[in-house]
Formats: sequence, C-alpha cells, structure tokens
Amino acid sequence: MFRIFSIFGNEFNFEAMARTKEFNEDQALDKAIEIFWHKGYNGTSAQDLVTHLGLSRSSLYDTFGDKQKLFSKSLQRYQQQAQDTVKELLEKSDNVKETLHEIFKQAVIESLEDRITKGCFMVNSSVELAMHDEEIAKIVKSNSQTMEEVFTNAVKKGQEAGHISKTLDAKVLARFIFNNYSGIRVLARAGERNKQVYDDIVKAVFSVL
Amino acid sequence: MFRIFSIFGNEFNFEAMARTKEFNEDQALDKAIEIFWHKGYNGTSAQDLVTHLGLSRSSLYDTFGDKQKLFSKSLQRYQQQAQDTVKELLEKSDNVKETLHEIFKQAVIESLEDRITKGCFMVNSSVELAMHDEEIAKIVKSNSQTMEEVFTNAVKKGQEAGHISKTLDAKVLARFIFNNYSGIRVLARAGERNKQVYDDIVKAVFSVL
DNA sequence: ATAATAACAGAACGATCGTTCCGTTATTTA
DNA sequence: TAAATAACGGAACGATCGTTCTGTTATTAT
Repeated sequence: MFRIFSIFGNEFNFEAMARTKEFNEDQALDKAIEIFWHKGYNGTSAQDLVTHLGLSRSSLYDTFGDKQKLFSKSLQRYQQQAQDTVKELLEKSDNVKETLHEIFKQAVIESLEDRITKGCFMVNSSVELAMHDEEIAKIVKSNSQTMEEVFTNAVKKGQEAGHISKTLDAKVLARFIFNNYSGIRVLARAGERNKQVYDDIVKAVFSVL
Repeated sequence: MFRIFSIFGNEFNFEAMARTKEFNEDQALDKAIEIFWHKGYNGTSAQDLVTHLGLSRSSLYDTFGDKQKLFSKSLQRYQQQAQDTVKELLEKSDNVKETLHEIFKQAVIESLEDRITKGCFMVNSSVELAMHDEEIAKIVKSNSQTMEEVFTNAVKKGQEAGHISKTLDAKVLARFIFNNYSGIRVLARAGERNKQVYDDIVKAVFSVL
C-alpha cells in the first residue's frame, strides 16, 4: 500500500509492507471446493470452513469476503478446471465418439469409487442454489452454454469423420449427452453403487451416436 | 386416550376427549411438500413451516415430531403420489411408447410453466440429503427401484406389442429413461426456459425406443 | 531501531436456528 | 356441570449461525 503526504508542496511517499500470507490462496480455494462439494452451501458452516481450510476466521473473511463470495469463487474455479479437461480431451481427439465414451466411463468410475459420494459440484449447486441465488444461476447457465458448445463441436467433428451418426443434429446430440451426464451425476450423489446401472445407461446413450 | 384404573379388583375406564385438530394433517403435509420442494431441507426454517402450514409451532411439533420427521413424511407422501400417477398411466396404456412420450412432454410443460422452478422433489432431496441422511437415502433408493420396475414392465409390454424396439433389454431402456427424466428435472431446477433444449433431449431419447 | 500495516488468533456479536415449555382454549365423556 | 386432556398461541430456550472486532505478530521500507 502507498500513502502520499503532500506537505508545503513536497510529496513524501511512504511504503510499508506487512506480514506475508501463510497460505496459498488457490490451495485454500481447492479445499473450499472439496467441502462445499461434499456438504453443499447450506450444509457447510463457517466453522467447517475454518477447520477444513486450516486458516483463521479473520484470514478467511479478509481474503474471501464472505461465505457466498467464497462459494462463488470455488464454483467458478471448479467450472474452469472441469471445462478445460473435457475441452482439451475432445479437441485433441481424432475419434470423438471414443473419447466421449472414455469421458463417460471415467464418470462411472468416479461415481463408484467415490467413498464420500460427491456427484458433480456444478449439478449439486445448480439444484441447491440456482433458483435462490442469481450469481450462482449465472455460473450454472454459463457452464451449460459452454458445455453445449464443446459437445456440439465435438459431435460435428465426429459426424464429419464418420464416427457419429448424422441422423440427429449435432446440437440435439450435444444436449442429449449433457443431459445423461447430469443424470449419472445425480445417480452417483444418490449413492448408486451398482456398476451395471451405469453401464446400461452408457450403453443406451451410445446406441444413439 | 384411555386410562384404566383398577381398584379393589374393579376396573374403571375413563375416557376423556380433548379439543379437535383445527387443520387436516394431509393438507398440512401437502403444504410442507410445497415449501420443502421449493426451498430444500436446509433452506427451510421452522418459521417458514409455521408461516406456510398456517399452524403454530407447538401443533407442528406435537403432530409431526421434528423437522426431519416432517420432511421424511413429506417426501414419502410425494413419492407415493408421483409413483401412483405414472404407474397407473402405464398400466392402463395400450401404447406404452406413446404414454411414455406423454409423460415426458408433461415434464417439459411443467418445467417451462413452473414460475418458481422446483424441479423434482425426489431429485432435489436426493442431491441435497441422500448422502447425509440414511432415512432419506432409503426413500430415494426405494423410489429408484420402484420406478425401474414400473418402467421395465412398461417397456416389456411395449416390446411385446411391437411398439418399442427390442434391440436393447427392457431393463437397460428403463434405466436410460429414468436417467433422462432425472436430467430433465435438473435442467428445470437450473432454470432452463428454452423449450427447444427439452424437445431435443426428448427427441434423442425416443429415437432409441 | 522505528513506523507502518497486512496477516493472524481468537473472543465476541447479534441474529436466527430448531426445539421446548407454559398457560389458555376448546371439546368430549362422565 | 365437572373433570380430563389434546390442541393451541406464543414466549423462551440453548445452540449454532455468519460475521465483526480487538489485540498480537510478522514483515518491510525508512
């Protein structure tokens, strides 16, 4: 911070630095994602955050403002990470159908492995908050749009390469894929542990492509 | 209530009735469904319940025990109502594919009409509570199983009548249908208002049947 | 060394949470 | 009418909520 004193026409510039942060902000955000993802917004208390992030109440509030702002930042960070992963996989791929299949298989594996069943942070937040919090609604909407674009471009590529049926429009298929992805995440959050259920759904989904 | 006093071998049976309830328990439950559905469990306060159900705190607690019990009862009542509707429609139907289409179209209409976007009470509760509350988890699981059975029987009937493709097993298709139904309800809860999005999903789903 | 100040730890705040308690009212049987 | 008692209205409870305040510590430029 800078303070400039102007006395009798002369300017004195005092700069004084203070203590450095003892934690990494992004690492703290990742911890916040973990606990919000697991317990939801209303289910996570300020004390939960203090305990889980390992920093004091004052540092938490000094750094992130309040609970709502911290949640919002966490969800945005999660969105960025998740989107980047899928986007890169599909853009690099030269067999989009196969890559999409891998993405779904991965979602199934995560759903079964997940000892503390978390589902998808975006889906969870959407269900819990989208209708009560405009900022969260915006993030959810932005995520849906981006994912729709990513899937649409991928399907188009697959259709041009002859890997995916042209019977249905790319956008139709993109929305269909996204819908089943959401459904699977809800299933996981509900605690479904039967692999056959997931496999059946994936089988039916890919019978369309 | 009955009190039986036994004095010197003689039994005296005193029955004294008290004030009658000024509200209907099922109607109160329906109101509870409304507000829990809209705001979720954690988002609904005891005061919300008092205000919305229109009865006093004491009556509320005397009648339903506590918040968790009231929620549980509400969800069970919702489940029964929703299941009965779908089950009856499909069992009466002589063109199951068409009836399923009607059910999905109805879900789309509700999603678009819903000014206070509620999604599906079962899906919402599943996402919010299933992993933190065993009793809710049981209800969710029971609902999934019943719906899977209902859809499986329906698909079998459709396949035997030649209305639905036999390419995929009835159970596979049932799980696929249920998954897309969940997805659509999440979309609604997220505030999606574009009919085309829903129509595209339904179109893709029914291209499989 | 001193002044300046952000980061920190933790006590404390008012508000709201879910729940219980108490005194009154209304209804029924004896 | 009298006795019994569930239903009722509303005050009150302790606990916990999210947030703020206070005082201390650590770091840096002067």
